[in-house]
Amino acid sequence: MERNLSLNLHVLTARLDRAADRILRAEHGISYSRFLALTLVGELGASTQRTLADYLGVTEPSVSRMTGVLAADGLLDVQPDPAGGNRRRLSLTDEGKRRVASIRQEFEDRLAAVVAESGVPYAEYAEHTARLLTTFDRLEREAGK
Amino acid sequence: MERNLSLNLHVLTARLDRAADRILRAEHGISYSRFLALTLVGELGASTQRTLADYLGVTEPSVSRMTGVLAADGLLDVQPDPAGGNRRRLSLTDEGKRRVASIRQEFEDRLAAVVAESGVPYAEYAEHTARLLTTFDRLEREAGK
DNA sequence: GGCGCTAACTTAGCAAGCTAACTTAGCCAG
DNA sequence: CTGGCTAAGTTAGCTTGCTAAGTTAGCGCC
Repeated sequence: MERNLSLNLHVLTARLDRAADRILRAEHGISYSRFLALTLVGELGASTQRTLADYLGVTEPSVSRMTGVLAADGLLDVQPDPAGGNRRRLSLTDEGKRRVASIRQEFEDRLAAVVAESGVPYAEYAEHTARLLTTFDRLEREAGK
Repeated sequence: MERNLSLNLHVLTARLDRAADRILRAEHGISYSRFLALTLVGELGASTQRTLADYLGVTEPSVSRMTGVLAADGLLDVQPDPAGGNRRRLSLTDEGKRRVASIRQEFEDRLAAVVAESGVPYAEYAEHTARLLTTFDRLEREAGK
């Protein structure tokens, strides 16, 4: 097996995630996973654990544990949904908002710098990646998952 | 935050890995991680744990544990390197070879089908991904990490 | 020939993903 | 109005990443 696409994607992403995690822990005292969760709640409006799991691409138990930790750390507010159902309403605490705001732009700039350095056209690569994700989601849904 | 590149890469890869893992477990009784390790030993000639860790993009302790499990399962042969040093010589057992051979082509075909379905040009995307990986590796090495 | 150096590997413990199975809440059909 | 269904969330236990720290083997220099 030469180093094919699936392996390269796997390794590239693993390294990006690990680097992101190292930087965030060292400079901001938070893991990459938790940062992503807070960001999605704050800026994409992930308002229930189910929705957040979909946005992150992980399962409900994973989110369940993480929201517990984030709530205990005082970054996330988790409340029963007043509209009823068994849902939780997620929102950032003031401390959570402060954290996310202080990190986001600087962090994204660092990734863009790597892409620029590589000579890969950012917009095109981003669009291809987005398209693969959309297609893969659709195929999985059609397959009944 | 819109769904930017780093998040899309993270989620796309997580889903590909999970799908690969599900398929391999259900149809072949092996995890994706272990399949990758066996494949790299068998076909790229990863002959020590250090080399295998580099190919996989993970750390030595992770490989150390995995080679132990694979050896216990009778798929991998782990021996002290007769050439001396503290190295281990890795090689597939007959059972390990049989396993890898029966899986590889069918599995790669499935991924190629997803890419084709999405309309993303495979060769170009693969090349961009490879280039990003190379650049990122270089930047990390230069940074002293 | 022993001291320190480096490289490869192991051990221990933590983080965060997963699946399986369970609980809780609302909804609807008889 | 109850018994079953579905959706959301939780709990338990496994896998496989990680870092930090320790071990083992050869190598070089005095």
